[in-house]
Amino acid sequence: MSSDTKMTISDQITQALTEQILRGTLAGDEKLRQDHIAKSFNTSHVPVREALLRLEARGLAVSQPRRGVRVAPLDPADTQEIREMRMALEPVALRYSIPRLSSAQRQEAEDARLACDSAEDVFDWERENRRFHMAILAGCGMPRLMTEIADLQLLNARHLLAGYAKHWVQRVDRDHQSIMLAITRRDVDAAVVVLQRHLSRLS
Amino acid sequence: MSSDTKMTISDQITQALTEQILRGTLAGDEKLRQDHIAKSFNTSHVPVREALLRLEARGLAVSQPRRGVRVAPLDPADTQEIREMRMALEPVALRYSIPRLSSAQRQEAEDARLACDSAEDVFDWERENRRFHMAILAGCGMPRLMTEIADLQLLNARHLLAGYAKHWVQRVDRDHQSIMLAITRRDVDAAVVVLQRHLSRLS
DNA sequence: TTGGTCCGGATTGTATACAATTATTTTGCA
DNA sequence: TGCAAAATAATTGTATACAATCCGGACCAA
Repeated sequence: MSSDTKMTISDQITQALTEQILRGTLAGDEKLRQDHIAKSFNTSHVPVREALLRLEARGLAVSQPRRGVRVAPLDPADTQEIREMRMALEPVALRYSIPRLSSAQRQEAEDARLACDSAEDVFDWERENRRFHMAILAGCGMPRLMTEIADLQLLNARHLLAGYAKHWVQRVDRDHQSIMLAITRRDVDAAVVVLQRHLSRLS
Repeated sequence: MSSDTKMTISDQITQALTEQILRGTLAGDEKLRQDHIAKSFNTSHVPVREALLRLEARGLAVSQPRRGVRVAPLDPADTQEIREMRMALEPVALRYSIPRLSSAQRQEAEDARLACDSAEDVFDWERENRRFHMAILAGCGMPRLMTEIADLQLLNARHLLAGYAKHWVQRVDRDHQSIMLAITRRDVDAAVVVLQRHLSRLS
């Protein structure tokens, strides 16, 4: 899987910390001390520093020089900013993606959609939801755009899980249905309209 | 200025390497070997690693685990991607920014515009051009959006300098004029239209 | 020549040691 | 007690040492 060979220690730490921040195990503004984390992973603090740098680059942590790194604060004002950026970028990716989606990629999106609708808990749901939203864009052929969108979706997921985790219920997402329908019809404009509306109603 | 105290060594290295990549001193695909760079800065390779991580996060370098880091290739296809992202994001920032710009911020934008028009060489011009484009967005109050746009402008600058450096000539930028005029009138729609057109014609 | 394998140097990634800075506690004194 | 300043501890940032991996050429066989 992912915690495997060919992956550097600092990558593993990055993944683990990302997961913990998403789930709220590490709370907003919490201090991330290098050798504490290092001890918990049985490593030195050097790879931890690199993991923290990557978290910072993705917006999950903030650092002040020589004064340490903390988990990024969970500011509700950020929610709007993230939504605005997703609403600006994802339609662009979708327009490029739809005409270029392979049937395998469409199938991947449909799989993700079904997995999302039948998720058992909010964490499964969140992961599959992200998988769906990335899958429909996968044809766009713009790697930088894709990684930026992935970062934004991570940030958004954190806010979602922090707010909605308690009263989440399994349900079928009508917007996802409509988007898939528009994609199979190659109806780019319709897909973009639904996606816009979908994103505008995010938490 | 910037090469000063309170700045960590790896920050200085990041800045220096960024500058070199922008100017083409470090060419696309060039290998960035840690201890070579370390020796040239009289440091160890540890802060160099961190600088390289940051370059990677900004899209100026690419790394393969255990196989080193290289300057990001200067692929003309990237130009379109960067332009699409700027055209998606900067109008959003501009809409939020214009109603909130302080007079000091408007003045900063006007200063940058004049400095841009009277630049003596392409490097001055590029720096002031970036300063102008950031200044008109400075009121938006969305820090993550601003840093992302700044990154995109850096990437764009690299392509610009690689292509246009030779036959650059000093000139007054009419689009910049129009944008400033629209800003002083608080005419958001007009400013956005001009900015869109301006960005669509980039390199 | 072509292809493969083994070896040595170069390079990346991690551990440990140390220096520099910041945070915290203790101490001195009114 | 209250408060400032020094002393101590904790933490970050950098240097050096070492381990793991990769790259390139020598050598050999077909």
